[in-house]
Amino acid sequence: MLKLSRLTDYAVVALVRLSAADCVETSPGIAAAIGVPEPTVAKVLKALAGHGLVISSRGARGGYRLGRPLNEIAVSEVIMAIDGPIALTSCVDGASGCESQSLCPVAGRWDPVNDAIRSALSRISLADMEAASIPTAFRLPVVAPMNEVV
Amino acid sequence: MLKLSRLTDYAVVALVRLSAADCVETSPGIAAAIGVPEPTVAKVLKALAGHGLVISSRGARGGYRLGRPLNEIAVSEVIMAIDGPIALTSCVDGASGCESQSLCPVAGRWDPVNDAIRSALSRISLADMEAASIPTAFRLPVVAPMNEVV
DNA sequence: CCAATCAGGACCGCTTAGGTCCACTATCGG
DNA sequence: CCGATAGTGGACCTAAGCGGTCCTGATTGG
Repeated sequence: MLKLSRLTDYAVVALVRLSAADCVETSPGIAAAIGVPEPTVAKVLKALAGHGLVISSRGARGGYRLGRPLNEIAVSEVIMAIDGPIALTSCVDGASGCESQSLCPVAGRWDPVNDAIRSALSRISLADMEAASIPTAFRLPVVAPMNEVV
Repeated sequence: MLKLSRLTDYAVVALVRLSAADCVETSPGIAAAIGVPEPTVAKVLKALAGHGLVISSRGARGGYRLGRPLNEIAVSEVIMAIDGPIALTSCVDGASGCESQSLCPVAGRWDPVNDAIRSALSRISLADMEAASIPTAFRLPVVAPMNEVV
């Protein structure tokens, strides 16, 4: 249904939480704070750390802290850290895996769609999500090149 | 991974195909043309017909034809017809289903993200996808409000 | 009346995400 | 120097959703 994984949602919550308490916090601590099972949170934080979105400190008194301010973290980055690359169809990543390549008249044509989504997502930061007031400035100009639906 | 279903891909292919031969075509015919098993194509076409993207004629000599020209069909419409509403998180549709509602600092904050995606997708028509030449005009201005990644 | 064709279900197997657990390593504090 | 604490990396299992198939109507043209 074109929906992203729940893990990504957790990631956003964790990051926002980490921003609120701007100091080192342990994964059990974060888990308790956001009401998500600890092992799951740990997995999410690992992924985020791997992409530099959070900085990890090992050993006793270790934990995680934010890699950079919320307003410098794009939603797209979080999604890619957790869910992997943003590509709507398997045609894109798998490339020549599509057996009906010859018949398929739109082979590779999803690219513009992917780009549009990537672009849209990279223009929204976690700070925007935190601040309920929607970045109306970010809402696309709405040129409506066709009879808008949605 | 933020990817849409293969069925949606089939739908696009079928619609483009249906546009090429602009006359009534049967589902077995389309299936053969695009190299996809017939029952699956039938299912897709049913969904499309339900949303008015294709017009169906029953009985002998019946079949499907395009509901309106390709350039008036937004990708978002096809996705919604096949995959259901575009909502990134279950928080959005399920609404109050989120148990950690009180703890969740970003409850409902995915809305702007959803809107951005919906908007981006509704601005790309099937005609755009057909015409390989990407509607660069549609590519968002790329203002890069933050350190772009993606 | 018969054949062709869509409509709308029920059904099923497979993939994969979500979640859990374990052994390992690194660091701090005493 | 030793042990407690915390992240790292991996294997693993379960359950839900998707992709795919099939069957029984309803409808229309010849």
